[in-house]
Amino acid sequence: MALNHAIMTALLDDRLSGYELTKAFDTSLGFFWKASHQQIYKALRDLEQQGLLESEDVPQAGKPDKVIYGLTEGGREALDAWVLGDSKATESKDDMFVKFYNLSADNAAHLREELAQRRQHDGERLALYRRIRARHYAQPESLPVRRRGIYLALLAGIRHCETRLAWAEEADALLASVIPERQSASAR
Amino acid sequence: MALNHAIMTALLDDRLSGYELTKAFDTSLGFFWKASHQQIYKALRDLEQQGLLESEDVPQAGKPDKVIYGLTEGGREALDAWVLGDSKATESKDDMFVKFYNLSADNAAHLREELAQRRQHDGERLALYRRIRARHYAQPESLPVRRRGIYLALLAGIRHCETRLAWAEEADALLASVIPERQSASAR
DNA sequence: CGCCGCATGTAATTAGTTACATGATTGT
DNA sequence: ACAATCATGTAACTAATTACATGCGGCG
Repeated sequence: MALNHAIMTALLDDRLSGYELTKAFDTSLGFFWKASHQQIYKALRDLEQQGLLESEDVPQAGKPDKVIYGLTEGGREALDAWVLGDSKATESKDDMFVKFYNLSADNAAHLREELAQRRQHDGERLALYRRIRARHYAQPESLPVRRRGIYLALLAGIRHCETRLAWAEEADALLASVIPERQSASAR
Repeated sequence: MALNHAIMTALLDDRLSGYELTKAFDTSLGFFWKASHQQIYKALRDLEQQGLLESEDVPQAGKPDKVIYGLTEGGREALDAWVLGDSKATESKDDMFVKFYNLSADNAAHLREELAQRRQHDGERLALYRRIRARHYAQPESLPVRRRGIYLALLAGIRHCETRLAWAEEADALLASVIPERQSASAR
């Protein structure tokens, strides 16, 4: 299960609570691995029980107390070993593309709307990643080794968004040409 | 569950057996949705029970008999309705990128190998999709509407592979620069 | 004779989603 | 008063993976 390893990866240089991890999985790491808070809290308990993580209660004033987790020596070793193992290439699943296989005059307008949502989403992601890049990864050559790996992942995310956005323009044009001519603009 | 709808989509113009569907999910449709034969056979039984598919036993000589499935009227309607609904954007999961977050001099050579495997895989995919495109989607403007949707999906697959391959070159160069200088080539 | 392709499944387990729950504090 | 953010969970369910099973025909 890679979720466990994604969590350990997020804990490489910070000690974080489940809540903080959940937010991390919504942003940076989240492009490559999604997880709900329910999954994360459970994984944290499992990992602690296996001795790969250790926890510490942090009482807080004005906020609920939290439990922060950090890697143990065993955790670091397990993570290192995992990286050296083989990984199967989890192919992606995307129902929007399946929907495209069903294109017709009746659903073209709807697909165009879904596509517009995706464009918006990808555009926001791209802007975010470009900001992160400008701030923290401007000169990749002068980064410490591990940060260079993160830079490469970030770069993959950027390229991916760019490609999707470019494709979406082509797709939009083709969809527009399929929508019946009545009042093709603003079809609910 | 989109698997059910992916299966129905594959049955839009052909009546197929579970085995044939499994192969289809390994090639064309498979870029957007992966499924094992166990999943597919189960889904087929479920869909038939719901009245969305109908089956027919086909005895064969020299081969085991098979059961082919086709869409019912209800199945077509259900599929049409599904396309018009909203779909959440199933974010992708890829442990190779998680591994990149763990880059070090110790694992750079290994990651480079994994990357090479991916490159090979993506290269084969790309060649396959380009062949399909050249054979069946050379002039997208003159295709019937539904085929244009499939063309767009295919195009997304092509662009995606191209992007990954281009990224992989950059990544490979950076990884190479991280591998310790002893005998950096062909480190097992 | 043993392996590969065809064809279809069962069973057990793991992973992930959805719905619901609690309770404090800060902002409108 | 009401919603939002912080913080952590349980329970029920659906989806996916992994392991195992069966049997025929053709190929080397």
